Amino acid sequence: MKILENIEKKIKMTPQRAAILKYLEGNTSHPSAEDIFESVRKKYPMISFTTVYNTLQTLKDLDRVRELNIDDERKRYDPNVNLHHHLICNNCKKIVDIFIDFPLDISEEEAQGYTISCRHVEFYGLCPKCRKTKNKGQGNRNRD
Amino acid sequence: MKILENIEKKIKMTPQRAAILKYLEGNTSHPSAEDIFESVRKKYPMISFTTVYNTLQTLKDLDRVRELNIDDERKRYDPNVNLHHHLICNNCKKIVDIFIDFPLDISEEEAQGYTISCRHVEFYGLCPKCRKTKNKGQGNRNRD
DNA sequence: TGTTATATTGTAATGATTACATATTATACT
DNA sequence: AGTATAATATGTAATCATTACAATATAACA
Ligand SMILES: [Mn+2]
Ligand SMILES: [Mn+2]
Ligand SMILES: [Zn+2]
Ligand SMILES: [Zn+2]
Repeated sequence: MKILENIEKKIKMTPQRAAILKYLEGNTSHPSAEDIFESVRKKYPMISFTTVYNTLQTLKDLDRVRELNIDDERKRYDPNVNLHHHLICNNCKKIVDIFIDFPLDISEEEAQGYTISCRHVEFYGLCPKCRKTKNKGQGNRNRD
Repeated sequence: MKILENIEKKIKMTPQRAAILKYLEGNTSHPSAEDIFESVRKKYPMISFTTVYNTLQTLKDLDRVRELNIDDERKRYDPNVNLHHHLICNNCKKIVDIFIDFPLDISEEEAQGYTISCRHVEFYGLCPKCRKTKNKGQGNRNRD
Protein backbone atom coordinates (compact mmCIF):
# COMPACT_ATOMS: atom_id res chain seq x y z
CA MET A 1 0.00 0.00 0.00
CA LYS A 2 1.51 3.31 -1.11
CA ILE A 3 0.93 6.24 1.19
CA LEU A 4 -1.03 8.20 -1.43
CA GLU A 5 -3.01 5.26 -2.80
CA ASN A 6 -6.68 6.17 -2.79
CA ILE A 7 -5.97 8.52 0.07
CA GLU A 8 -8.41 11.25 -1.01
CA LYS A 9 -11.21 8.72 -0.55
CA LYS A 10 -10.10 8.04 2.97
CA ILE A 11 -9.48 11.48 4.39
CA LYS A 12 -10.62 15.03 3.74
CA MET A 13 -7.85 16.63 1.74
CA THR A 14 -6.44 19.95 2.88
CA PRO A 15 -3.39 21.92 1.81
CA GLN A 16 -1.65 21.03 5.05
CA ARG A 17 -2.29 17.33 4.65
CA ALA A 18 -1.26 17.47 1.02
CA ALA A 19 2.02 19.10 2.01
CA ILE A 20 2.68 16.52 4.69
CA LEU A 21 1.85 13.68 2.30
CA LYS A 22 4.06 15.16 -0.38
CA TYR A 23 6.93 15.36 2.07
CA LEU A 24 6.40 11.80 3.22
CA GLU A 25 5.89 10.15 -0.15
CA GLY A 26 8.97 8.14 -1.03
CA ASN A 27 10.84 9.64 1.92
CA THR A 28 13.38 7.20 3.33
CA SER A 29 14.84 9.46 6.02
CA HIS A 30 12.53 8.29 8.82
CA PRO A 31 11.72 11.83 9.94
CA SER A 32 10.55 12.89 13.37
CA ALA A 33 7.40 14.98 13.80
CA GLU A 34 9.65 18.00 14.12
CA ASP A 35 11.47 17.18 10.88
CA ILE A 36 8.14 17.05 9.10
CA PHE A 37 6.96 20.26 10.73
CA GLU A 38 10.13 22.17 9.86
CA SER A 39 10.09 21.01 6.27
CA VAL A 40 6.43 21.62 5.58
CA ARG A 41 6.66 24.99 7.28
CA LYS A 42 8.90 26.29 4.52
CA LYS A 43 5.98 26.16 2.12
CA TYR A 44 3.19 26.62 4.67
CA PRO A 45 4.60 28.90 7.36
CA MET A 46 1.24 28.93 9.12
CA ILE A 47 1.04 25.19 9.72
CA SER A 48 0.66 24.06 13.30
CA PHE A 49 2.71 21.41 15.04
CA THR A 50 -0.54 19.92 16.26
CA THR A 51 -1.66 19.42 12.67
CA VAL A 52 1.45 17.38 12.00
CA TYR A 53 0.74 15.16 14.99
CA ASN A 54 -2.95 14.88 14.10
CA THR A 55 -2.17 13.93 10.53
CA LEU A 56 0.38 11.36 11.61
CA GLN A 57 -2.20 9.83 13.93
CA THR A 58 -4.70 9.69 11.08
CA LEU A 59 -2.16 8.07 8.79
CA LYS A 60 -1.22 5.57 11.45
CA ASP A 61 -4.88 4.62 11.88
CA LEU A 62 -5.08 4.03 8.13
CA ASP A 63 -1.81 2.07 8.18
CA ARG A 64 -0.20 4.52 5.80
CA VAL A 65 2.62 5.29 8.15
CA ARG A 66 4.59 3.26 10.64
CA GLU A 67 5.76 4.69 13.94
CA LEU A 68 9.27 3.65 14.97
CA ASN A 69 10.48 3.55 18.57
CA ILE A 70 14.02 2.89 17.46
CA ASP A 71 15.29 6.37 18.41
CA ASP A 72 15.40 6.88 22.17
CA GLU A 73 14.78 10.63 21.97
CA ARG A 74 11.77 10.93 19.70
CA LYS A 75 9.36 8.96 17.61
CA ARG A 76 10.28 8.51 13.97
CA TYR A 77 7.90 7.94 11.10
CA ASP A 78 8.20 5.69 8.08
CA PRO A 79 5.88 6.06 5.07
CA ASN A 80 7.00 2.63 3.92
CA VAL A 81 4.75 0.20 5.75
CA ASN A 82 5.96 -2.85 3.88
CA LEU A 83 7.94 -5.36 5.89
CA HIS A 84 11.54 -4.29 6.29
CA HIS A 85 14.17 -3.73 8.94
CA HIS A 86 16.44 -0.91 10.09
CA LEU A 87 19.97 0.10 10.80
CA ILE A 88 20.53 3.04 13.14
CA CYS A 89 23.59 5.11 13.90
CA ASN A 90 24.19 5.27 17.63
CA ASN A 91 25.70 8.72 17.21
CA CYS A 92 23.58 10.77 14.80
CA LYS A 93 20.51 8.50 14.85
CA LYS A 94 20.38 8.25 11.09
CA ILE A 95 18.15 5.33 10.13
CA VAL A 96 18.46 3.37 6.92
CA ASP A 97 16.36 0.55 5.53
CA ILE A 98 17.32 -3.09 5.25
CA PHE A 99 15.25 -5.14 2.85
CA ILE A 100 16.24 -8.66 3.76
CA ASP A 101 13.86 -11.42 4.64
CA PHE A 102 15.49 -12.94 7.70
CA PRO A 103 14.32 -16.34 8.95
CA LEU A 104 12.59 -15.34 12.17
CA ASP A 105 10.07 -18.06 12.72
CA ILE A 106 9.72 -19.29 16.26
CA SER A 107 7.81 -22.21 17.67
CA GLU A 108 4.64 -21.88 19.70
CA GLU A 109 6.62 -22.82 22.78
CA GLU A 110 9.23 -20.19 22.07
CA ALA A 111 6.44 -17.64 21.60
CA GLN A 112 5.38 -18.31 25.20
CA GLY A 113 1.71 -18.08 24.42
CA TYR A 114 1.98 -14.79 22.56
CA THR A 115 0.23 -14.29 19.24
CA ILE A 116 2.87 -12.69 17.07
CA SER A 117 1.77 -10.11 14.56
CA CYS A 118 5.03 -8.61 13.39
CA ARG A 119 8.78 -8.81 13.58
CA HIS A 120 11.42 -6.14 13.38
CA VAL A 121 15.19 -6.40 13.32
CA GLU A 122 17.26 -3.46 14.53
CA PHE A 123 20.94 -3.15 13.72
CA TYR A 124 22.88 -0.60 15.75
CA GLY A 125 26.22 0.83 14.83
CA LEU A 126 27.98 3.85 13.41
CA CYS A 127 27.23 5.42 10.07
CA PRO A 128 30.14 6.15 7.69
CA LYS A 129 30.08 9.88 8.44
CA CYS A 130 30.11 9.43 12.22
CA ARG A 131 32.83 6.80 12.07
CA LYS A 132 35.15 9.30 10.38
CA THR A 133 34.51 12.06 12.90
CA LYS A 134 34.31 9.66 15.82
CA ASN A 135 36.82 11.36 18.11
CA LYS A 136 35.79 14.90 17.42
CA GLY A 137 32.24 16.09 17.97
CA GLN A 138 29.92 13.48 19.45
CA GLY A 139 26.22 13.13 19.94
CA ASN A 140 25.29 15.23 16.97
CA ARG A 141 22.00 14.29 15.43
CA ASN A 142 21.73 13.62 11.76
CA ARG A 143 20.66 16.64 9.74
CA ASP A 144 20.63 15.31 6.21
CA MET B 1 28.72 -10.36 33.16
CA LYS B 2 26.25 -10.57 36.04
CA ILE B 3 24.90 -7.29 37.31
CA LEU B 4 26.40 -7.76 40.79
CA GLU B 5 29.73 -9.18 39.64
CA ASN B 6 32.51 -7.21 41.27
CA ILE B 7 30.15 -4.27 41.46
CA GLU B 8 31.35 -2.99 44.85
CA LYS B 9 34.75 -2.40 43.26
CA LYS B 10 33.20 -0.31 40.55
CA ILE B 11 30.80 1.93 42.42
CA LYS B 12 30.39 3.33 45.90
CA MET B 13 27.83 1.13 47.57
CA THR B 14 24.88 2.78 49.29
CA PRO B 15 21.66 1.36 50.72
CA GLN B 16 19.71 2.88 47.82
CA ARG B 17 21.96 1.34 45.22
CA ALA B 18 21.94 -1.97 47.02
CA ALA B 19 18.15 -1.95 46.99
CA ILE B 20 18.03 -1.11 43.30
CA LEU B 21 20.57 -3.82 42.49
CA LYS B 22 18.70 -6.35 44.58
CA TYR B 23 15.51 -5.52 42.71
CA LEU B 24 17.23 -5.80 39.35
CA GLU B 25 19.23 -8.96 39.96
CA GLY B 26 17.68 -11.80 38.02
CA ASN B 27 14.66 -9.64 37.23
CA THR B 28 13.16 -10.58 33.87
CA SER B 29 10.25 -8.14 33.89
CA HIS B 30 12.04 -5.34 32.03
CA PRO B 31 10.92 -2.67 34.49
CA SER B 32 10.62 1.02 33.81
CA ALA B 33 12.31 3.58 36.04
CA GLU B 34 8.98 4.08 37.76
CA ASP B 35 8.57 0.35 38.37
CA ILE B 36 11.97 0.31 40.05
CA PHE B 37 11.19 3.42 42.05
CA GLU B 38 7.84 2.09 43.29
CA SER B 39 9.28 -1.25 44.26
CA VAL B 40 12.37 0.04 46.03
CA ARG B 41 10.26 2.66 47.79
CA LYS B 42 8.46 -0.04 49.77
CA LYS B 43 11.67 -0.73 51.67
CA TYR B 44 13.23 2.72 51.37
CA PRO B 45 10.35 5.20 51.42
CA MET B 46 12.79 8.09 51.32
CA ILE B 47 14.45 7.15 48.05
CA SER B 48 14.38 9.76 45.32
CA PHE B 49 13.31 9.22 41.74
CA THR B 50 16.48 11.01 40.70
CA THR B 51 18.55 8.38 42.48
CA VAL B 52 16.89 5.70 40.41
CA TYR B 53 17.72 7.53 37.20
CA ASN B 54 21.25 8.30 38.37
CA THR B 55 21.89 4.70 39.31
CA LEU B 56 20.50 3.43 36.02
CA GLN B 57 22.83 5.80 34.19
CA THR B 58 25.78 4.54 36.20
CA LEU B 59 24.86 0.93 35.51
CA LYS B 60 24.46 1.68 31.82
CA ASP B 61 27.92 3.23 31.75
CA LEU B 62 29.30 0.06 33.32
CA ASP B 63 27.31 -2.13 30.91
CA ARG B 64 25.46 -3.76 33.76
CA VAL B 65 22.08 -2.76 32.43
CA ARG B 66 20.62 -2.42 28.97
CA GLU B 67 18.16 0.30 28.08
CA LEU B 68 15.31 -0.80 25.83
CA ASN B 69 13.39 1.55 23.54
CA ILE B 70 10.91 -1.16 22.70
CA ASP B 71 8.06 0.46 24.68
CA ASP B 72 6.79 3.65 23.07
CA GLU B 73 5.77 5.26 26.36
CA ARG B 74 8.80 4.84 28.57
CA LYS B 75 12.28 3.40 28.67
CA ARG B 76 12.59 -0.11 30.02
CA TYR B 77 15.61 -1.64 31.68
CA ASP B 78 17.08 -5.09 31.41
CA PRO B 79 19.70 -6.38 33.87
CA ASN B 80 20.51 -9.16 31.45
CA VAL B 81 23.05 -7.67 29.07
CA ASN B 82 23.79 -10.91 27.29
CA LEU B 83 22.65 -11.15 23.70
CA HIS B 84 18.98 -11.96 23.47
CA HIS B 85 15.78 -10.73 21.85
CA HIS B 86 12.32 -9.65 22.94
CA LEU B 87 8.66 -10.23 22.49
CA ILE B 88 6.30 -7.41 23.50
CA CYS B 89 2.56 -7.29 24.01
CA ASN B 90 1.02 -4.48 22.00
CA ASN B 91 -1.67 -4.09 24.62
CA CYS B 92 -0.11 -4.31 28.11
CA LYS B 93 3.52 -3.83 26.99
CA LYS B 94 4.68 -6.92 28.84
CA ILE B 95 8.12 -7.89 27.53
CA VAL B 96 9.52 -11.42 27.59
CA ASP B 97 12.91 -12.74 26.58
CA ILE B 98 13.73 -14.82 23.53
CA PHE B 99 17.01 -16.68 23.67
CA ILE B 100 17.45 -17.76 20.09
CA ASP B 101 20.50 -17.11 17.98
CA PHE B 102 18.97 -15.93 14.71
CA PRO B 103 21.13 -15.74 11.59
CA LEU B 104 21.39 -12.01 11.14
CA ASP B 105 24.62 -11.55 9.27
CA ILE B 106 24.56 -9.03 6.50
CA SER B 107 27.13 -8.19 3.87
CA GLU B 108 29.20 -5.06 3.85
CA GLU B 109 27.13 -3.79 0.98
CA GLU B 110 23.91 -4.45 2.83
CA ALA B 111 25.34 -2.61 5.82
CA GLN B 112 25.63 0.50 3.64
CA GLY B 113 28.92 1.53 5.16
CA TYR B 114 27.72 1.22 8.75
CA THR B 115 29.86 -0.51 11.35
CA ILE B 116 27.41 -2.78 13.13
CA SER B 117 27.88 -3.32 16.85
CA CYS B 118 24.69 -5.07 17.85
CA ARG B 119 21.48 -6.62 16.63
CA HIS B 120 18.09 -6.88 18.23
CA VAL B 121 14.98 -8.67 17.11
CA GLU B 122 11.61 -7.43 18.31
CA PHE B 123 8.49 -9.53 18.08
CA TYR B 124 5.19 -7.74 18.58
CA GLY B 125 1.91 -9.38 19.39
CA LEU B 126 -0.56 -10.08 22.14
CA CYS B 127 0.24 -11.86 25.38
CA PRO B 128 -2.00 -14.74 26.49
CA LYS B 129 -3.75 -12.64 29.11
CA CYS B 130 -4.54 -9.78 26.74
CA ARG B 131 -5.73 -12.11 24.02
CA LYS B 132 -8.38 -13.48 26.39
CA THR B 133 -9.67 -10.08 27.46
CA LYS B 134 -9.17 -8.57 24.02
CA ASN B 135 -12.66 -7.13 23.54
CA LYS B 136 -13.13 -5.82 27.05
CA GLY B 137 -10.71 -3.35 28.60
CA GLN B 138 -7.97 -2.22 26.26
CA GLY B 139 -4.72 -0.39 26.60
CA ASN B 140 -4.06 -1.54 30.12
CA ARG B 141 -0.43 -1.73 30.98
CA ASN B 142 1.04 -4.83 32.47
CA ARG B 143 1.20 -4.75 36.27
CA ASP B 144 2.68 -8.17 37.06
C1' DT C 1 38.05 9.96 63.52
C1' DG C 2 38.56 13.22 59.84
C1' DT C 3 38.76 14.20 54.96
C1' DT C 4 36.95 14.25 50.63
C1' DA C 5 35.13 12.76 46.57
C1' DT C 6 30.91 10.92 45.40
C1' DA C 7 25.98 10.05 46.05
C1' DT C 8 21.30 11.51 47.48
C1' DT C 9 17.63 14.50 47.70
C1' DG C 10 14.03 17.89 46.43
C1' DT C 11 12.87 20.91 43.23
C1' DA C 12 12.95 23.14 38.93
C1' DA C 13 13.63 22.85 34.00
C1' DT C 14 13.24 20.60 29.63
C1' DG C 15 11.33 18.51 25.65
C1' DA C 16 8.17 15.55 23.29
C1' DT C 17 3.58 14.65 22.94
C1' DT C 18 -1.40 15.25 23.90
C1' DA C 19 -5.71 17.74 25.26
C1' DC C 20 -8.80 21.22 24.47
C1' DA C 21 -11.44 25.17 22.92
C1' DT C 22 -12.12 28.14 19.04
C1' DA C 23 -11.85 29.35 14.24
C1' DT C 24 -11.72 27.63 9.59
C1' DT C 25 -12.86 24.94 5.64
C1' DA C 26 -13.77 20.82 2.48
C1' DT C 27 -17.56 18.48 0.97
C1' DA C 28 -22.23 17.59 -0.03
C1' DC C 29 -26.76 19.11 -0.70
C1' DT C 30 -30.01 22.43 -2.21
C1' DA D 1 -23.63 29.50 -6.57
C1' DG D 2 -25.09 29.48 -1.73
C1' DT D 3 -25.59 27.08 2.63
C1' DA D 4 -25.12 23.57 6.18
C1' DT D 5 -22.28 20.73 8.76
C1' DA D 6 -19.01 17.62 10.09
C1' DA D 7 -14.21 17.40 9.91
C1' DT D 8 -9.91 19.82 10.25
C1' DA D 9 -6.49 23.48 11.65
C1' DT D 10 -4.80 26.43 14.97
C1' DG D 11 -2.85 28.30 19.33
C1' DT D 12 -2.33 27.49 23.82
C1' DA D 13 -2.18 24.93 27.90
C1' DA D 14 -1.49 20.54 30.14
C1' DT D 15 0.86 16.21 30.78
C1' DC D 16 4.43 13.03 31.36
C1' DA D 17 9.03 11.11 31.26
C1' DT D 18 13.43 12.47 31.86
C1' DT D 19 17.32 15.61 33.03
C1' DA D 20 19.65 19.58 35.37
C1' DC D 21 20.99 21.74 39.43
C1' DA D 22 22.24 23.13 44.01
C1' DA D 23 22.32 21.91 48.77
C1' DT D 24 23.02 18.18 52.05
C1' DA D 25 24.61 13.68 53.42
C1' DT D 26 27.64 9.78 53.48
C1' DA D 27 30.87 5.72 51.94
C1' DA D 28 35.49 4.84 51.46
C1' DC D 29 39.91 5.40 52.84
C1' DA D 30 43.82 7.26 55.24
MN1 LIG E 1 12.18 2.20 6.87
MN1 LIG F 1 15.48 -9.16 28.22
ZN1 LIG G 1 25.92 8.79 12.27
ZN1 LIG H 1 -0.62 -8.15 27.25
